[in-house]
Amino acid sequence: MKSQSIKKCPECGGINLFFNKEKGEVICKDCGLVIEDKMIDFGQEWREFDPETAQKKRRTGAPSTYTQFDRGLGTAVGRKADLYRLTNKSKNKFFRLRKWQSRISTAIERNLKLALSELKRISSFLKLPKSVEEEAARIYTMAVQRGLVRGRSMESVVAGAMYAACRRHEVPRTLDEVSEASGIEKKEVGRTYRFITRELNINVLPSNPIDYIPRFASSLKLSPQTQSKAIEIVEKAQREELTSGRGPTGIASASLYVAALINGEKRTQREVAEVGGVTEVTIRNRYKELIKELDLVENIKKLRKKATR
DNA sequence: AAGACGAAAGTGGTTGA
DNA sequence: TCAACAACTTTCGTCTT
Repeated sequence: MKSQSIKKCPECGGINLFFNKEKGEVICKDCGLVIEDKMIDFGQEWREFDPETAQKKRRTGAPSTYTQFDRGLGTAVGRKADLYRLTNKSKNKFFRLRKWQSRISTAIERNLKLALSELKRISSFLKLPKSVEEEAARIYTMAVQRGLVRGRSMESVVAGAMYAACRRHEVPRTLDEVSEASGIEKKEVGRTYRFITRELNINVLPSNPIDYIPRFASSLKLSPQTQSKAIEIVEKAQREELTSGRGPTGIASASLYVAALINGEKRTQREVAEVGGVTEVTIRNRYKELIKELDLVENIKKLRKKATR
């Protein structure tokens, strides 16, 4: 379960901070800013209470990470300087090992290096937290090991992994956004995403409209009150089973539209549709269902009249 | 003039035979 | 593998503010 602190995001003033204990990050769900990302890099990963545990836990080196192609734990078969101690037999063995090492390197590792730099580019373009980037790297590495890249471009698999990682970490970016960041067509991203999640048996929860709300709300410059109103509406809609089978972005957008209306912070359907990555028509359809089922009709009408006066 | 609304036809993906 | 289907989009005309 996520725990939220009382602090505000220095970048956008958003209140939706997400604290990831494992990675020691504080992420703003509104703008994606990673506020405290350095805890691992500069600090220890453990706490020392007494000299005994300190002895056990202390080690050297950077934390193991998937965003380095070899998880930051690379080995290389030794250099020639060591050779003079070896017999002829072991010399042969040594050379064989060297040969294989370099073959493996060129095939898989070079690909990984390339892919990971691409992944980093996309991740920073989308302002994603480090933990999501790591996840994407992990997924991509698995995909490579299973030979799932064959017949697909490396870039599209990276994009698919990225999208999957976002979903799993509940910091969803839409297919459109991933598509824009990666330069891969939306269809293609979706296709590889489905493919790799199926092949790797990655269970991805159906994305929750609520996860989109803070981000949409902040790009529409809506107040926190409106934001929580929108969340309230989504929850209500979910209870009425209005949400199943519908695109989560449509629901999120429509709820925001209604919430903004109620709180007198009206945005046009156009604007909301824009940030939600859906069309006005979809907003209208969802919006119609929402006010019908959630007996908000009266409220809305009253508010309309008030607003015009 | 811009926004809201709704009808109709088209698109891409899922499902079930 | 194909057809039916639901959700969503595009486009366009009409009404409202």
